[in-house]
Amino acid sequence: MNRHFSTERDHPCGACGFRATSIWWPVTRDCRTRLERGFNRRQLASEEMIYAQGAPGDTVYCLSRGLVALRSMRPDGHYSFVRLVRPGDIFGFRSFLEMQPHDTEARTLVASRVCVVAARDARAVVEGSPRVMGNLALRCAEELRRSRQLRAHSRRGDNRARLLRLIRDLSADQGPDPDGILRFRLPLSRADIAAALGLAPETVTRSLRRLSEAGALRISGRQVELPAQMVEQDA
Amino acid sequence: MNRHFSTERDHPCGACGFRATSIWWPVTRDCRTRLERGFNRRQLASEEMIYAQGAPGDTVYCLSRGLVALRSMRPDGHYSFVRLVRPGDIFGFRSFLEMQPHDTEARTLVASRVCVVAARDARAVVEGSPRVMGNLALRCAEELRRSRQLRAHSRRGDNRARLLRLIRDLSADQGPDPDGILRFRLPLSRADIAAALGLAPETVTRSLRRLSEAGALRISGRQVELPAQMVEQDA
DNA sequence: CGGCTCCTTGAGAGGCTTCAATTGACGTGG
DNA sequence: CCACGTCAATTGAAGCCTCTCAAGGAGCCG
Repeated sequence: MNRHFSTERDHPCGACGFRATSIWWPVTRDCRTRLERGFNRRQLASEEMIYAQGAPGDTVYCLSRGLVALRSMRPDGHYSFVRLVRPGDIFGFRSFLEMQPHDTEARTLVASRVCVVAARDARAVVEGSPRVMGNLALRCAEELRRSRQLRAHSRRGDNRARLLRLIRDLSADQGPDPDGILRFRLPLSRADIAAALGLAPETVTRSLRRLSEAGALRISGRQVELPAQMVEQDA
Repeated sequence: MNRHFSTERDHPCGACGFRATSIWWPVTRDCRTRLERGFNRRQLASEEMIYAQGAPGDTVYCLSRGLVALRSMRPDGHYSFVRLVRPGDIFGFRSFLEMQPHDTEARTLVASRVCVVAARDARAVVEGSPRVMGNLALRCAEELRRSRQLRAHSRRGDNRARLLRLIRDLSADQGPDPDGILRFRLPLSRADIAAALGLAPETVTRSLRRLSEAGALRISGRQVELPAQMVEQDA
């Protein structure tokens, strides 16, 4: 068994833009080989299902481009919006760590590209390269912090502010502003926004109209115009 | 360096009741020695501070008896209730993993006993015994799942039901029922309950009164009487 | 007993939800 | 080309819930 760690040049993530922050590093040469064979880059269209709720957790995913929504269905028919996955994020790992079926479903919001690692390979890599588990734990801890923050913010403070923050958040990945106004297409439906904020869709509509009347943004359908100074002020 | 793993007989957690689910296992003999030297069992009174928000994250804690509250203060003076730590749980680990100061404060709710491991020792153990990191990641993943569940439940469904569930949850550790009614002392103040549920303390009082009128429980101050059949029905 | 903290109760106001109906966009089929 | 179904988004009305502000108990300790 070759226990030498791979050098930067033969990083298992290859030319992926997020190799610098990859969790698959450093790994032994053996693991690198295994990963390169196991890696599977998939190009996905919009609204495509990556895994369903209840599906076996036999893969770890890394989003390299696009946007993915993690949603959790509930028996009463309602669903809650669990998490927005951005490029560079990994997902499906909770299920991998707990060795349980996915309790969320993952679906692309826009055309996306994901790297897929089979849990079998991931487990082998973790065995051979312990620091990978440390990376995974770190990601998990960060996600936990984020989840707690969301929970803390979910009640206090008015929903209008939270809504605006969410929209700004969604704009962060989009290109910069041409003439001082940031224009982009909202990747979430009103129902998604409502679920993410814990509101009713109608309330989202009404809140958006109030924000619009207050001059905080202009929105028509999914087309958003966000004044640039509004983006900076809350950094 | 002795790479042999310790046997069950010389478990680093000694006679602790939670050794069977300890994250410090399996470890090499060296690590075991280090842990046994590093372990520090502390007996704490009620309402005692374990660490403050902003304190350096230089320790990992394991609660072996009692109850601990993790709270997060906010600039506006309000605080939110982040998590309830039960016997067998570990805490302070997020800060350990991220190598960041604690962003919550930990305080005992009742007389408690905690095991303290210095981050320095914990890091050494993780180096020598990779599976410990796996255990830690697993705990983190479980905590993440719990946090998400709380978030999903935090809006939908009325608060009365959530309040009752919280109270039942708090009773779970207490002894069984003598005559069909479960009596115990509530470890949380109204303000804590309110923060945990994202409500105002007044609303908690009113909701409790309504629950009381509906016959779901009897409560006077912190003394609770919970009909036993109510405990079983929602399992 | 005063002072303290926690809990309770009251009243008014505002926000959110639900139900229900309407509008608009889009694709299908006559 | 237009009617139609479907789906998302919007609007309106009524009602409940919770919030805030404020004042009044209850228990505890010096």
